[in-house]
Formats: sequence, structure tokens, C-alpha cells
Amino acid sequence: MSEKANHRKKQYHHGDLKEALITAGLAILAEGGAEALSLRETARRAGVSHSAPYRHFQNKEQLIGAIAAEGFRRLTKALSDAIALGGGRFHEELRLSGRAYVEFALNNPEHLKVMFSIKRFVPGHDCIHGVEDLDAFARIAGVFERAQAEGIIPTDQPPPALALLAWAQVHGMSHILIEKQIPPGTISLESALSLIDSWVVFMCRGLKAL
Amino acid sequence: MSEKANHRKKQYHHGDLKEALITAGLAILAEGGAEALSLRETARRAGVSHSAPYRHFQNKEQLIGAIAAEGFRRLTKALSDAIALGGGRFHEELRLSGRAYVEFALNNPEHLKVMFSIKRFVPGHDCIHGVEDLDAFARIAGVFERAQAEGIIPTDQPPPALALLAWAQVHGMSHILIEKQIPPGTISLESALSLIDSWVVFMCRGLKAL
DNA sequence: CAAAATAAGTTGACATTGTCTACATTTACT
DNA sequence: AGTAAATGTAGACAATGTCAACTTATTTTG
Repeated sequence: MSEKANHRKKQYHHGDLKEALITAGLAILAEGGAEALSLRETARRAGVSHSAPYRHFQNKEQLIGAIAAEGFRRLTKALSDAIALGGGRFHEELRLSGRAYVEFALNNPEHLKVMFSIKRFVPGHDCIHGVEDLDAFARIAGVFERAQAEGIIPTDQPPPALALLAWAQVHGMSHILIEKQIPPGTISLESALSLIDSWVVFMCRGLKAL
Repeated sequence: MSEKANHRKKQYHHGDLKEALITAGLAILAEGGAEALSLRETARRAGVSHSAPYRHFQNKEQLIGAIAAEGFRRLTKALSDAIALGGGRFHEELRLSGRAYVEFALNNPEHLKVMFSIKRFVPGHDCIHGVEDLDAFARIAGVFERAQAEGIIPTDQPPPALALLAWAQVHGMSHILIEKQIPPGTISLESALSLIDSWVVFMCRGLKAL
């Protein structure tokens, strides 16, 4: 019946409440957005009392952190897949991963909002433990690193700097779109993605000219 | 003593509570961040009862909207000033306005967060009335429009598309930095700003090559 | 294997917040 | 002056994050 902990029907101990709370949180995000995401509601969905989550998370921030970490894992996978499709060609790797980022954002807007709302790297608020969350950035940096190693782009700028620039470009586009900061109907998903294509063209030309 | 409404010392009617609430909200933002911004706290700071704000704002969202509108006004001014410093040279206008955007963001991080958290253009949630909020975007679009008119860049892409790309670049950089999504000390303000410079170089080269 | 320790869940409480309704006071307009 | 409108207050309500005290299941161990 239940996905996990299918030992007995109804028992005092849930079995894997921690996972269940994260799953519930994701469902709330998808249905009601980040505003609807409350500790008590996740508990309700998991079928436990309102303070049960405190046995698995220090506070709300930590639950949000776990949900965000799952998001970073998925984003990293999406980017890795996109890069793999590039087949080692710098231009295509950059283009496809850029599109993948924006597509991930528009398909999971509330999840991305949560991912960027947590206080990472803030002392005393380290919601995400482990380094898997930096993998997404490392993937992008890797694209530039390889291109430099192959002599396709100049080694003028360090890969992390170029990666930050690229990340900022696709993230900015994503954020503006998912926060609906431009009038609706102004731009379609396809136009936004083709703008990313144009940006890659600019970047490649600009880099080569160095 | 008081900035506004200096008619009498203590009176039942505040005089200009609406403005006072917005000012209080800005102070809360600067001191305690967006999390600390509550209706009741703004009322407290303005020295009125907890429900007095409801005489001037339908709900919390509308107060936030007014605070955000003030932010857009200030951002627009910062961008206009930066563009003016460019002296009509496309490259400098783009570079200085880009730097101005990132500087505004890093100097007013919580304000920018609020500006991008409101539901603009969402039916039933139009927190900002009037069009002054779109002026910032229009300023950037104007830079490209003039450059096209002068034949400095190709007319291949419409100005709004180029403006969106540019906006996304500087906004993405700002958002990543103010949300502290990269390890602290990884990049300094100066490095971030010089990255913007590099981006302008890429853009100009990329555009000219079209 | 029984007993003790620990992990996991529950109940009830508290302060804070956004919001609503009913009421009070001040200002504006005839 | 006297009424209507604008503005502010007081009190209530439900929802939320969090904590302390208690209960129940599981694990460890003598």
C-alpha cells in the first residue's frame, strides 16, 4: 500500500517520516506554491501530529533545506544530461545546459524559488550539509575548463568566473520569468530559450575574439 | 521633531500614515531583512495600532507592493544616472548601467528581494499600480534602441529582447550574490563588477559580429 | 530474556502574525 | 451646527513555528 515502510498498516512509528515529509513538502510546493509550505501542513500530509517533524528536523529552515537539496540534486542531473547531449562540443554543451536550466526553472518554479531562498553558507544557518549542492555549478565550470584545455576558448578568465557569468545569465532569465516580472504574454518559453541560444552565440564570438 | 505632519505633538490622526508605514517598512528591511517585515511591526514603528494600516492598504501584499514600487523608482533613478554618465557611448552606457544594477542590489539586498517577491502582472494581485515600475526595463531597452538607430549594433534582435538578456545577466549576478548562493569569499564586489565589464565586452563583440 | 535507555510520535501550550468586525474620534462638507 | 466620511482603536479569530511534558515503540545491554 504505502511506498515505504510497508511493514504494517497503521503503526505508531512511521517508518521513514523524514523522507515522507520531504515528499509532502514537494507536493505542497507543486500545488500551492512556496507560501503554502508550512511545517504543520507537511505533517498533516504525512499523517502525523504537528510537532512530529521536530524529531527529524531542528526547525522549519532545516526541512526547507532538505527540500532545496533535493532540488539541487535534480537540477544537477538535468544539467549533466544536457551537457552529455552536447557531445563534447563547447557551443552545444553551453547551449543545451543553458536551455536545461531555464526549462527546469519554468517546470519547477516554486522548487527553484525555495532552492534560492535558503541561507547557504551563512554561519549558523547551514541548511544543506554536504557538497552535492555545488555540483550544478561545478558542471558548468567543467564545460569551460574543458574548452580551455582544448584551446577552444582563451584562458584569460578562470573557469569559475566564466561559469558564474553563465550561471547568472540563465538564472537571471529564469528568475525574472518565474517571478513574473515582465507582463504576461511578452515572451514565450520558446522565445526565452532562443534568447539563450543567441546569448551562447554572443559568448562564443566574444570569447574567441579575445 | 517628526519629519512629516509636524502640526501637533500627539494626535489621533497621524497625518500621513501611509508614507510613514512605507518608511517604517524600509527601516525594518534594512535592519532585520525581509523576514522581519510584518504589518504589525510597521504599525508599531509608526506608533499606531496593529490594524491601523488597513485604512491605507487592503492587506500586507499591498504594503509590500508600495515598498517595492519605491524600490523600482530608486533603481530606475540609479540606472538613469549611470546611463547618463555613459555620454551616449553604447559600450559605456551598458557597462555603467550594469554595474549600477549590481551595486544597487548589493547595497539594498533586502529591498531588491522584496521588489522581486511581489506578484506583478498576476490578475487579482496587481500590487503596483501605474507604470513607473517598468521604467527601469525601458531604460535598458532604450540603450539598445539608440545603438540600433545609430547603426552601432545590428537590428537583428528587437531591443526588448536584448534588454531582457542584459537584464537577466545583471539580475542573475545580483540575485546569486545577495542570496549568498556561492561560498563567501569566493568573489569580491570588485570581481563581480569586473565580470560585468567582461560581459559587456563579450556582448559588444558578439553583436558586432552579426 | 528482562530491564533500561533511546528514538519517535502526541498533546497541549504560548507568542506572533494577518485579518475581520465593531466601535471611537477626528475632519470635512453642507 | 450637524451629519457623513475618513481615520484610528480594541478585541477576536485562526494559522503558524516552537517548546515542554508525556507516551509508546524499538534497541541495547547486563
